[in-house]
Amino acid sequence: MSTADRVLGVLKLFTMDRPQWTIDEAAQAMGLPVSTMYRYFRSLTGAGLLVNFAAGRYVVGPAVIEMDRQARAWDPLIVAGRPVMAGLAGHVPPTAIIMLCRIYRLQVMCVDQVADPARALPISYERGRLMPLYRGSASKVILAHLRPATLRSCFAEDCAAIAQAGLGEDWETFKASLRAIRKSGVAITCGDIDPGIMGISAPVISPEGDIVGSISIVSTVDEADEDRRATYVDLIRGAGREVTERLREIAWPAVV
Amino acid sequence: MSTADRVLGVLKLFTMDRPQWTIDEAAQAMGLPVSTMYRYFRSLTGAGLLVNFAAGRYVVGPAVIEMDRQARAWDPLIVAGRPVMAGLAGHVPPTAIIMLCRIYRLQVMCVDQVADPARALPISYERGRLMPLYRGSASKVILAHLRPATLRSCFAEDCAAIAQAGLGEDWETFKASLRAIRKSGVAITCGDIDPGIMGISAPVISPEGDIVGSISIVSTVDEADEDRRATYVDLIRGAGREVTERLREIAWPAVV
DNA sequence: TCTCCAATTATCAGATTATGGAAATTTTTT
DNA sequence: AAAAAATTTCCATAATCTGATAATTGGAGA
Repeated sequence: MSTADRVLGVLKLFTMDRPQWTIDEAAQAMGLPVSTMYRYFRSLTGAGLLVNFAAGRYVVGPAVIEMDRQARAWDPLIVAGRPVMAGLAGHVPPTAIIMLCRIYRLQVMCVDQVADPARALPISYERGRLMPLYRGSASKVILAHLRPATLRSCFAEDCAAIAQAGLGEDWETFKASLRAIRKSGVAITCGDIDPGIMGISAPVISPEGDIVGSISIVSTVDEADEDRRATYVDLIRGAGREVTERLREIAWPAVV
Repeated sequence: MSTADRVLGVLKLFTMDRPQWTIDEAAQAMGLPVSTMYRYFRSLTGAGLLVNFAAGRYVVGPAVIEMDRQARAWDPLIVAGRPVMAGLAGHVPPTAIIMLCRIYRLQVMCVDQVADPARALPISYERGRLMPLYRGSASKVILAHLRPATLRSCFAEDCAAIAQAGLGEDWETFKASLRAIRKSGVAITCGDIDPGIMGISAPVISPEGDIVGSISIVSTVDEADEDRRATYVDLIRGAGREVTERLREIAWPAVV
């Protein structure tokens, strides 16, 4: 592990559970002397990734917000998804939420949402939150499109979590449930993340043919009767295809 | 300049004007050999700050979105501002925007906004964008509360920009315009950033007594007649005081 | 205003490890 | 299949990172 990795590793200390650190605490947590940690913090603060907001307490800094603007403006998946999400929003009730997720280190992250802040459902799956691959429709549809080799190692690692998620007790039933998702083109879950909340998700595929993310409609179970559910399925299937198509055009722009 | 600073300096290459880089381009831009740059990119990619989205092209990565969630959830200014902004939103027309800004390296960054996405004015001052200290009411009210020593060096550096912003051709008139802002407790500008758009801003002061940011109401010039303008001024003055007060309570929480 | 205490920075010798040119390997293109 | 490009590996050298300690700074309290 290089110096650069250690410095960047300091950033990983800052989690939702523990969002602020002193230099002494960080030094202790990483098993490094405080003098070294002071140096690391000086570099990170100089880059704006951390700020000393009060009395030696540090939190993530403005550079993060600045870079996030770039992600919103230029991340290929977010850019490809934006117009599709806006289009979807016109076809669902104002309580529903349109969500765009991406795979990241065998987890799934929400990278964009479209919702009426005044009327939309309060859900816990907010932008930037990571979910396991086995929880929620946005995750499950991604899982279903992973490469077989990846799936095998996932099953070997997390068969307990997979079983608990209702994806099958053994390899064969696991494969079968994923095949069913692939075949239908969507994943549907109810209450996987928030109680009474339902998700319907379609895959987004990269130009190379790899799964990169998913697009979802989130609504209450009550609100979505048979008919409406069928409409949502059609809508989201089309949306997934459209984002996949747009991604193909965006992925290799004639930049610079 | 240390290794850590150089690695973090790579992130500064990624701007809105030039959001994607290849490793060769970055090596050339920083005057480093490609083998070194490959190492740097590996560290940054490993930390999730960059991603290789296609064919050697890198953009800012998911770790940025994850850390941004932390900023939204835990940054003291944003946390202090949130309820006040939500309260304000109920007292202004749906086209208006409530904005929270902070000072960052003698520039001003928008760190939060409350607006009805369907009806609000389209403005260019979005979250994460940096503004000069001399442009827009959010900036000017911050400028007015900087320490005298800082102001002197600002004037020495940027007297041309200051004059162009209508803040005074010489040091005395500059001081006088800032004193006027301090005295009234708000800064008001029209068309400083977007044409036909008006901003009214009040300062947010840290518990130590330093200016840390500002809170603003953004509306069209046409919409804000004399009466409404006076109402906005009162509202935003109160909001600034309230955020300042909340910041005092948040700044030293009994964490851990 | 002065003193004291904690927080932060500077120092410095030693050694880890970062560097960078080039070669080897892998991947992509023709 | 060959050629080109991209990426990784290699390795000797020297740069610079490390970490214990000392010096300094900045406040809080007397």
